[in-house]
Amino acid sequence: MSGRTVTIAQVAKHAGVAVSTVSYVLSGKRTISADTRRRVLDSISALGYHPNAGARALASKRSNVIALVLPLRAGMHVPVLMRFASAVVTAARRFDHDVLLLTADEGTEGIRRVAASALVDALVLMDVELDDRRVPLLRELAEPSVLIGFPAEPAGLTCVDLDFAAAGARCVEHLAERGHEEIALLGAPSVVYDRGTGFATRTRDGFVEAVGDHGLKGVALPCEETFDEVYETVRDLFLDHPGLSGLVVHNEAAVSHVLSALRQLGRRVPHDVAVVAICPDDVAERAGPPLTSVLIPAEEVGREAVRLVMEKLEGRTVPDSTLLTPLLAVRAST
Amino acid sequence: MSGRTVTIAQVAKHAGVAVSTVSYVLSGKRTISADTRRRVLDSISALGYHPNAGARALASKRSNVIALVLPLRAGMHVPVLMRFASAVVTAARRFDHDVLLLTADEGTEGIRRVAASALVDALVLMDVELDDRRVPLLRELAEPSVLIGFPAEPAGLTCVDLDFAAAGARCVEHLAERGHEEIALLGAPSVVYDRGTGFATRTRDGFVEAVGDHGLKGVALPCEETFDEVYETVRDLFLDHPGLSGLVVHNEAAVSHVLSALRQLGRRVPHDVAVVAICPDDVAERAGPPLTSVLIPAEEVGREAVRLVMEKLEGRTVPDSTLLTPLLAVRAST
DNA sequence: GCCGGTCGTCGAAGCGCTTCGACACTCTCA
DNA sequence: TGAGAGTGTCGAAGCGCTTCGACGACCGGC
Repeated sequence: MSGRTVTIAQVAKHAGVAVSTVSYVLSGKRTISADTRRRVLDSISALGYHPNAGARALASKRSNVIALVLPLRAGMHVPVLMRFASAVVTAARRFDHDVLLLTADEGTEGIRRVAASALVDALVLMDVELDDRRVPLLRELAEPSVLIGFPAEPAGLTCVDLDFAAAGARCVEHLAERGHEEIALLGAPSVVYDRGTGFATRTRDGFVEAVGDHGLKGVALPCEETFDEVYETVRDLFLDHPGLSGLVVHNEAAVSHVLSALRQLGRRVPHDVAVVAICPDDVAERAGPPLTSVLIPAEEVGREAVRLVMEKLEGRTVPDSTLLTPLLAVRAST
Repeated sequence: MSGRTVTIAQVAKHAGVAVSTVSYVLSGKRTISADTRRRVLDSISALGYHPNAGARALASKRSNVIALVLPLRAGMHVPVLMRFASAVVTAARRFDHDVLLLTADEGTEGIRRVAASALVDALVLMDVELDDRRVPLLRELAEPSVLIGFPAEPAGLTCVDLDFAAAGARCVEHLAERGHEEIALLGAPSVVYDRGTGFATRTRDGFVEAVGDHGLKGVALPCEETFDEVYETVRDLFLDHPGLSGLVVHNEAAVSHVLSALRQLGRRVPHDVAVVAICPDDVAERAGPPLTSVLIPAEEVGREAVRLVMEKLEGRTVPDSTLLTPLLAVRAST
């Protein structure tokens, strides 16, 4: 089709118009007659023209690329991350943007680099910690950014996340409706709480508050991720709380271990103990038995983050904080 | 530090040299006196200069970005993917390149777009299928590419992967050494075999051949990923093969279900049945009991893919096929 | 003391695109 | 009928960088 890289000049020549006319056809920034437009578009597809990204970025000061900063760190819910990433890429494409992948271990320097070099127009950061080194940098950057998750001091930033407090509360509410009076939350590994990652803490707080509101007895524990540790945690839990009949699990890696442990301890789900998970749908569905769960709406969060960052790129103001309402899907475990 | 975007001209002025001199200091393509170099570098850091990526790409015809094409499709081993992605990003940075993330569901059009627009210099594709639509496109592209995985017809392409046939064989060998005479392979869900994904098939072939070589009895089955299906598969397996004492599991999502099923069937690991997994280390370590496993060397594969693609960018020729030797780590399950 | 050969630096010509101002038309309405 | 207001298109000026050819300055060898 092409003899190595077609330029806008060749398109213009082929269509018998000026270079600028082709550019305006593509951008729609000036009115072009229907006839001219058609000729130009025909030439574009006849020649197989694709605008050179570098030239476009240089002239327009827009690269049409956004950065996605992922944690890729121990203790993370990796499959969830992947879904976020996927959602962000898909959503970005709808706004005609591509996604540059940065790992957090490049640290703030990577962010500064891609921003200062105009490689990206905007940033989306995932797995933000309560006290995140990247946050001060974002404030001083000219490029708009959106965080997935909440730092301790979110003023002046744009943050999106599942409303984890509501998710914790929703699980409690569900168990209360089912008549359970003594329940427990098995959460993230303790290192995640120590690091001050928001979502774990917020789920716990929501859980604890809802337990009070419903007049239940409840306990919240961190939960490691090896089978043996999970087994011990679950065993001890029932030793300490013999009346326990409901369990909320907010730890994707531990979910199947918890179920195995219950089986081994001779506690049937849902007959002896009801289990609600906060995890991606596919994990809940694959479990035995399939789990009632609050799904983590990765796609929705990713899409929303991109929408917000695009709004900001357009210069519009957006809400500082967007919390997505948790949805509970009832399955065989409660 | 800066009053909005520093250009090379400002650096040149600050250092009292020509623009081209600054460029040569940065690229090292011409000799520069130590003294001049120092002054230029000082000015660069004093002004906080970062070269504009678009301008650089336009002038040099190199964007210093490589595309990473991920599957993000049902039935994939997502955490493994993430490690590949992470490894690719880290390795690319060492070559001073960034990584643009493409999802396979954009299809060939996305690949064509980023290549034709010179957004990327090269491509790394993951999870290549035996009959992959993207492969013909890669052959006609001017940009170099490397595949992680093997298509049916790899001639003229550069492919990297774990040697899954050897991995399957290695597991058999290990079980044979331990004195097991009748063993089974639980593999990927049948949809993965149907799709013709190479790694599943190659593991199975390696397994089957090694079973013959060692004079064992062996059977290879696909394995779905819900607990109930896994349970049935495992139960029926032992009904059909009462003498079975060794199991190879090549399905990350099913690993913990298999162990639960064995527990429920009253078969102790490793006493009654030995289990070897082909999966990432952390999954094997977290299982109960920790599993002897052939690890999937995601980091190494990713690093190697990047190294190869950089070699090709430099115009050097590289081997068509790179197979990484599997390593078996013995843990408590055999 | 002159010639050829580095060495270190400079100026200028692009790279392919967007965008601004200009200009030739065609309408509209006083 | 002519001023004013659009329309549709063009040419040219950059955007910030790399790279090519040129050119002094300095070197050693004869």
